[in-house]
Amino acid sequence: MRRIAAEVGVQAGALYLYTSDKQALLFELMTDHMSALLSAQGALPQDRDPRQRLDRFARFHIGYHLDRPDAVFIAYMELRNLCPENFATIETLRRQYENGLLAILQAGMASGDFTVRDAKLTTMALIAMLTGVTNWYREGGRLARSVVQDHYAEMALRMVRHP
Amino acid sequence: MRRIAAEVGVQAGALYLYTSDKQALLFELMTDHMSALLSAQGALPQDRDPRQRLDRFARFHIGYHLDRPDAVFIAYMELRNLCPENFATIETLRRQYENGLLAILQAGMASGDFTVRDAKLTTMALIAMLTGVTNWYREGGRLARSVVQDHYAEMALRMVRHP
DNA sequence: GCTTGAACTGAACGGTCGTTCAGATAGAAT
DNA sequence: ATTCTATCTGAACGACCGTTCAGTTCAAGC
Repeated sequence: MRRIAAEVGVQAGALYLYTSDKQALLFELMTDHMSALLSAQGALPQDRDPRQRLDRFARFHIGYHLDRPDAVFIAYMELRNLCPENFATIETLRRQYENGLLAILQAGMASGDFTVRDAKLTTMALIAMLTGVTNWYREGGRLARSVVQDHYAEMALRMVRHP
Repeated sequence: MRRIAAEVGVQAGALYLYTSDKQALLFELMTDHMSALLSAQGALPQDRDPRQRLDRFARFHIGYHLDRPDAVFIAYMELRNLCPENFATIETLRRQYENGLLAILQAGMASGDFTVRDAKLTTMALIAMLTGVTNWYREGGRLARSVVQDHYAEMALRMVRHP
C-alpha cells in the first residue's frame, strides 16, 4: 500500500479514501481487467468461418495481453491472494472468457471445419499456449509481434484441424 | 520461515543450521526441482521416430508436473523472488530443458516428419500448452490423467505436422 | 562419570506491513 | 468572512517478518 501510494504521490493513509482495504483494491483491479477483456472479446467481428474466428481470436488474445503486461501479471500471480468469494467471482469471469473460445471450437465442429477430441480440453490448451507468449515475448526481440501472432494463429488452427 | 519450521516441527531459528538464509533455501528448492526434471528428461528413451519422441515427451511433461504440484507452483510463482544471479541460474536450467524439446522438433524437421515455421517459437508454445494442465487438472475429475495425456500428445503432434 | 559437539529453544533485534485517526489544508458555497 | 466539505498528512497501533544468539538438551565417545 505504501508503494502504491508513493507511485500516486500520496501518503498510504490517503488510499483508504478510495478503497476499503487492500483486498478490495486487488479485487477491483482484477475485476476491471477481466471486464475489459470480456468487453473487448465481445467486440470481435463474428465471422462466418470458424477458422477465421479462431484465427482472429488467437491474434486478439496475444495482442491484448501483450499490451497489458502489468494487468496480466497481477491477474495470474495474485490470484492466490484473493479471498475465496472474490476468487470465485474472478473464476466466473475467466470461465466466461473461455466459453467464448469454446463456442468457436463448437461451431467449427458443427460445421465440420474442426476435428477436436474434447472441446473443453482444447480450449484450455489453446488459452495456455496463447497466454504463454507473455512469459517470453520482448519488444524488439527476434520476432516482431505480428509474426508471433501469425505463427501462433497457425498453430492454433493446426491443433483443431483434421490430422 | 516460521511456517516452514512449524511444518517440520521445529523453531524458526533451527532452520538456519541447514540454510544460510531464506533466499538460499528457495534457490536450493528450485535448483533441486530443475535438476531432477532434467535428469528425468535425460532418462527418456531416445526413439528413432521424432513423432514418437514428441509423443513421449508430451506425456512425460504432463505426468511429471502433475506428480509434483508443490514444486511446480514454487518454480513458477516464486521466480520473481530470486535474486538476479540465482534467477539467471534457474533460467539456464529451464533453457536446457526447453532445448531437449527443441532438439526433438529439429530432428523432426530434418527427417521431414514435422513442418514447423519456427522451432524455438513452437517449443515455447508446446511447453506453455503442456504445463497449463497443472492449472486446471484435478484428480478424480472428468478426464482421467492418461486421457488428458492422450489428447495433449495428439494436439502436440498436430501442431508440428503438415497442415 | 565426564566431556564434547551437534541440535534445538526461546527470546529478542530491527524492520515492514495494513490500517486507523486526529488534525491540517484549501477550494467551494453561503 | 465564515462555514462546509473533500482531500490529505503524519504519526501511531499491533502484528508479523527474517535473522541472531546465549543458553539448554542430550546422545556419543572416552
